Amino acid sequence: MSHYEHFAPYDPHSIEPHWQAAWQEAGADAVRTEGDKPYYYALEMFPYPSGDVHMGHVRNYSIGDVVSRYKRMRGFNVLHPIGWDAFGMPAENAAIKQNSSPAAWTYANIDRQRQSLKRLGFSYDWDRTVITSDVDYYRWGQWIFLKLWEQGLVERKSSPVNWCPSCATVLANEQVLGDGECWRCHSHVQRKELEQWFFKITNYAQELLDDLDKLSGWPERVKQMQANWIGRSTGAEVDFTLCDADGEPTDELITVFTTRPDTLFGCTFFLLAPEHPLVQKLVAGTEQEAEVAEVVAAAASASAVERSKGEREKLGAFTGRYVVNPINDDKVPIWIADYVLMDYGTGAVMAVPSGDQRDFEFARKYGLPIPPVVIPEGEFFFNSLKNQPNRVMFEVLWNEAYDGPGTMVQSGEFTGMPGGKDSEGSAAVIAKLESMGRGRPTINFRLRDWLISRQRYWGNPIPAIHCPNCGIVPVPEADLPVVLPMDIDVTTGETLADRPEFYDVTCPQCGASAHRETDTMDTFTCSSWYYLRYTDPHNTELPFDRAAVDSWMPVDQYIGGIEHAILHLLYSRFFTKALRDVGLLGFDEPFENLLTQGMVKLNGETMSKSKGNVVAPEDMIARFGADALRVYILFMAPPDKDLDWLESGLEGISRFLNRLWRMIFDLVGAACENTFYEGPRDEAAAASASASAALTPEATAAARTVLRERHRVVGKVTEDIERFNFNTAIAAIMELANATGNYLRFAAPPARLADASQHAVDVELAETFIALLAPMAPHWAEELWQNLLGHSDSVHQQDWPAFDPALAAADELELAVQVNGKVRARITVAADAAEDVVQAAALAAVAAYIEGKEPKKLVVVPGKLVSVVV
RNA sequence: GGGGGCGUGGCGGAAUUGGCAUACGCAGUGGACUUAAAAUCCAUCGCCGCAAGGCUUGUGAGUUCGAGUCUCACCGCCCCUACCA
Repeated sequence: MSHYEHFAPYDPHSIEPHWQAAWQEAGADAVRTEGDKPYYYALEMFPYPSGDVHMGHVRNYSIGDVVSRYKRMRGFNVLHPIGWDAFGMPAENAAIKQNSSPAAWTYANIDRQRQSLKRLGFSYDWDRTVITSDVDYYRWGQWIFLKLWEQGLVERKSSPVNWCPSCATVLANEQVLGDGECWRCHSHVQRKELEQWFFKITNYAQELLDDLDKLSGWPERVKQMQANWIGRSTGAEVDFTLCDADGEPTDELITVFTTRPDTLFGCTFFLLAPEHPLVQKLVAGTEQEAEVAEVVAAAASASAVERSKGEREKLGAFTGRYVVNPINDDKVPIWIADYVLMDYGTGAVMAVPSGDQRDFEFARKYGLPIPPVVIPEGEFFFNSLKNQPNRVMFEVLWNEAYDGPGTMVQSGEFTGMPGGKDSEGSAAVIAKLESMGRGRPTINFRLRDWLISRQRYWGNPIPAIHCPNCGIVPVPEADLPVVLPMDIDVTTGETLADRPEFYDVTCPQCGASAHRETDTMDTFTCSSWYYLRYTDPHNTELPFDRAAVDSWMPVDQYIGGIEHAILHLLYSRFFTKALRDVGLLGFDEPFENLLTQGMVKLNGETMSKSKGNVVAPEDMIARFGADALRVYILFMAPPDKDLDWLESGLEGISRFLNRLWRMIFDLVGAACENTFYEGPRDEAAAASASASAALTPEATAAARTVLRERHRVVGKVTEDIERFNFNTAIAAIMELANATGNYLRFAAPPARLADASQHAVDVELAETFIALLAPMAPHWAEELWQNLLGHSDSVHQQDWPAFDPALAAADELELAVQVNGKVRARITVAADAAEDVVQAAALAAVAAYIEGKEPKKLVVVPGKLVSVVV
């Protein structure tokens, strides 16, 4: 039964809290696993509790909520969980600032964010909440660490790493921005040689690259970014022989990586990175020592900071020593150069100035020879070299290196072969080197192992023990969890390394007194598997049950920001593959479909506290209600595009919900203050009007139109939601509202409501609006569904409205008639009119433009237009 | 330097496979209702033009009966990435 005796205005502030409480009471959003409904896993990237919920969250979670509610109405059992990525630096910084503790700050923020998310009416199964700083969660992170260790995927090694002086911790490569800045605090990152913990993600480099092809539901852009980051290059390792101080070959080899073995004959010098360990040995006590040291020092100080500043002049120095080129026994000088990177390839490079722009510039600067070895087709000037196996020309006449495909010249037995990347010539040179035992084909990746240790307190402790006898030993599984002490006082700079009661332990293998690892794990390790825990969040025996995880995973739709294109998404793909190999799960990729939503900006700028241009969701809810906010943020732009906040747009949506609310009251006859028709304004008058009054012809026509529109719009909205075009889905609902407004103006209530068959259509229209908007404006829809229409069950458990394309089809169509490409007339024909009828009608309509000329061509596009050419 | 994307009214944006460009909304303008305002409703709303008509999807060409959409060149903007050998 309807709760509404009379019209009541739309009041989001009373209905939203009401339904939120009612849904919670009824457990409406708990995941259901019963029945034979197919499973659907809708997931949004979980928030970091760094403050209040912001508009970016509202957008992310509104999209996810529409997807989940829609899929539920389409007959799926939907898993739609939420949690918090709770460990990390900002909590420590905030605690220091507020003289509090990271835990207190974090959990207070989580409470506030949880309230905000509830006020927005998102349909999360709150019982499955995962908070990464809860020991029930992070203990399984430690357990997984041990499993990866057993699998040979954990390594402690010394290497040059990124050190952020401001955060006082090391960072993974992925967490250093392009300009050498820390991803969190934007300080300049320093390079340091340190012993650290790594996950061997490089073991999966090839699979991570190959499987991108399986991800047809991912944006091309994200896949491209990952492919670039993994950075696979095919080429060869080539062994050069080091000469002693007198220039005589020794037994020592220096290996380089090259993608262009075909240019090996053009190698006229050899380069080492300034940090290369050999450099000091080569120059110690020589006359070159001072100059080399100068370049090394310059490179070290410039490294991270200056690298970003455009084209930097290359800097180098001769070491005084030589190597022998294995392909032609040339003796070439060893230089150091600041553009050679220690952590790519081998830190040593064969320089081919005619084929590499950097080498070219270096050679020009230091007067080194630049013999051409691969020349482009049609270069007349070099034709004389085409059959020249020996070197006759030392200087190219280009102003830059040529690195494209071409013909090999001055290259001994290979002269005349096609050269270039992965060319026949390259293969031939590699084969020759291989037969001499001086080279081999190789694949090189840019991807580095993932540095996961952090010298910070607020993180998941690494479960390892340093024993003076046994070396590094894992904490036994039975001793887990290694509990993070909650009473560390970060305001005094205290860390785990200051707590003997934390690190003084006995070795689990030999019983000697030993030292527990005090580093914690990168927070990205926590976010690399939280989506797996959601499938079985209360498991106390395992991180998740294999059957549970396999039944829900992979995630059907993942939604989050593009900023995680590499970091989080690559790490999660790695975790999935590694855990598959541990035997914990049975799939290769975690996220089947990915939607990267755009940012919410204000006047073209990102909203941020420091800029003071933040529009707070809570304020908008207070003024317009959560439903209006949700619909607005879906309406203003397609989800993957950036969106510029405009308050007048939100007012517009608020008006639309109001207008549709009133219209639905009109449709079901509950309105007393109707604004859509000029009929009697009270029920007594309506009742006294003739019950047998018939609908006018205009009203009948309008009724037919609106019913047709109803079927068209349901089809359109369904298709648009499937494609995440929420903005056009809402526009289509608005079109139906406009058509309904028209209809209501013609069809005044006494006649309309007295007509039982028409009244049924009116109710169907009302139900259609409510169902179509239910995923986006859930409270608005529920109030109308239950309290106006009098249903006793939830709108969110209804089936998605059906539509019949046949009923959407008009019986008459208007076609445009073009003459020579210009629209000159419009004709109305029956929808099923034969083509010759249409042609005749079209020619008659544009007779004036043809003026007796014979039409050369006549194209009829069914349902669209007729094109006449004269 | 490399990779990806984009360019449509005053604004956000639409146009599914090459088929009536500017849907839907915002802002604006005029009107009704009101003592008045708000709210609501009606009308109008790409540009030039009194009009007839002409022009219009960054610019220029091309393919086509037909191009916002496809091809080529150019201009402009955004994002990612970067001495990766």
